[in-house]
Amino acid sequence: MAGRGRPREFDRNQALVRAMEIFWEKGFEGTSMVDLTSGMGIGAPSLYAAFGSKEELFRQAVALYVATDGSDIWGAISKADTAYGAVEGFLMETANKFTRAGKPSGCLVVLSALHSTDGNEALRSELVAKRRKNTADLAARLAKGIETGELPPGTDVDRLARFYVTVQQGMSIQARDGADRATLEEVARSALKAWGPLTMVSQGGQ
Amino acid sequence: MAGRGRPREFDRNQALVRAMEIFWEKGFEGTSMVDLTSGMGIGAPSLYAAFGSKEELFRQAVALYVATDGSDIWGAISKADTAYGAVEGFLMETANKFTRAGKPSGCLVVLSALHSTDGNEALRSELVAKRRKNTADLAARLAKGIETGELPPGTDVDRLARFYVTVQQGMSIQARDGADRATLEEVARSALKAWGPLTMVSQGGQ
DNA sequence: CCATTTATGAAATGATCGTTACATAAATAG
DNA sequence: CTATTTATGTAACGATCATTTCATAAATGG
Repeated sequence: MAGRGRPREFDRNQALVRAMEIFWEKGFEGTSMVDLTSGMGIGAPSLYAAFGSKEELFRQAVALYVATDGSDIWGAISKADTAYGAVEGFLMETANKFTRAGKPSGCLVVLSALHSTDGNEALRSELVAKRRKNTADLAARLAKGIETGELPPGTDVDRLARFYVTVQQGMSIQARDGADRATLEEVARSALKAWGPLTMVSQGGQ
Repeated sequence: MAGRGRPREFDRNQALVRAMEIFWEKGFEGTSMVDLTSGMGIGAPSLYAAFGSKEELFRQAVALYVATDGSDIWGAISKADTAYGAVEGFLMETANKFTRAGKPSGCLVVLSALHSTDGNEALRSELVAKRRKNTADLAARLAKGIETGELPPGTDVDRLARFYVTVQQGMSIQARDGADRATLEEVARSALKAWGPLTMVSQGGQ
């Protein structure tokens, strides 16, 4: 190892962390190359040599986000030993991660590329796929709750997962609008109050 | 009336509707002047003469949205004769308006300017204020439910309003990701299942 | 008919966009 | 040492950005 030519003068991972934070704060389209190079402390040729392009850099920033904050948030559903606990942990970790001081608020994956612009279809569909995958993973965890007897057979786990994912996506916007951790936890607890009514088979009403 | 100079050759309202749809689809920053002028069928000088600037045009587009779709959605809370019916009507109208064929999905006010970029603070804070105002209006309607005896005294109407607004904001993202009307209605009904538990004073738990 | 006012289309403005050429610097291989 | 390889900083690239200039067109007022 230890390549042949002149060694890189910056820390690649550290620069990627900075790029992630900038994209997270300003969005893909709202971030300019000047934002990136000045924020990462490197020149444009170094950025292109190390990351390929602005779009490739964004992909790697998303991958880093998914592997860190995203992993903490969505990993909570596999840590809990009940389906309810999975949703609770997922939403509570969301409230935490969406509101840390010194970090952009909300979720990079949810807030990025919500609009269809000219050359965005690729990135946009990749992010849509990630969000769908997360929903499917939650539904799969809930389905295990049927197997264990925690949830009654016939529970619509897709509906359940979609509802809680929708709440979590709304929490991204609430965080962007200034909601603090306690407020988001309150939203999470409110959503969890629907758990009982939602996990009885066809029992309706207000 | 009927001004002095050469008459305008396009319909101002009709052009504004087109501008609204373009901004709604592509966002403020994702929309270029070429997008606007070609979509509206007018030249740039005509746009500037009629609307002032891209930013001013966006403001007028938002105002139009608020006065039309926004009015249908948020007006539902004043049409219902119960607090529950207000929330129900608001969410069901949301599911309808967010998913109409031929129209951009989700909400123009919610999806626009979620990121802080260079010259966006003004627009962004205006939209944040609109979202806050909507939440406050819903809370005020819920507070009337306490007066009428529908809701127990001490009901935290701010918490209740914030929860349902969060769900509705999540529905914007779900709509952008392709959810259809029936799916969003299902999300709405799921959220409404929390109504009972949320409107009892301090009665906790799963 | 002429002066004034407003609107339009074409073209240009300077600024900024993402990206790259190029000369130079700093490392290793022989 | 020289040759090769990779990284860096400066400065440019063409494209596109929002906005404006300008000449011309189409209306009204006198």
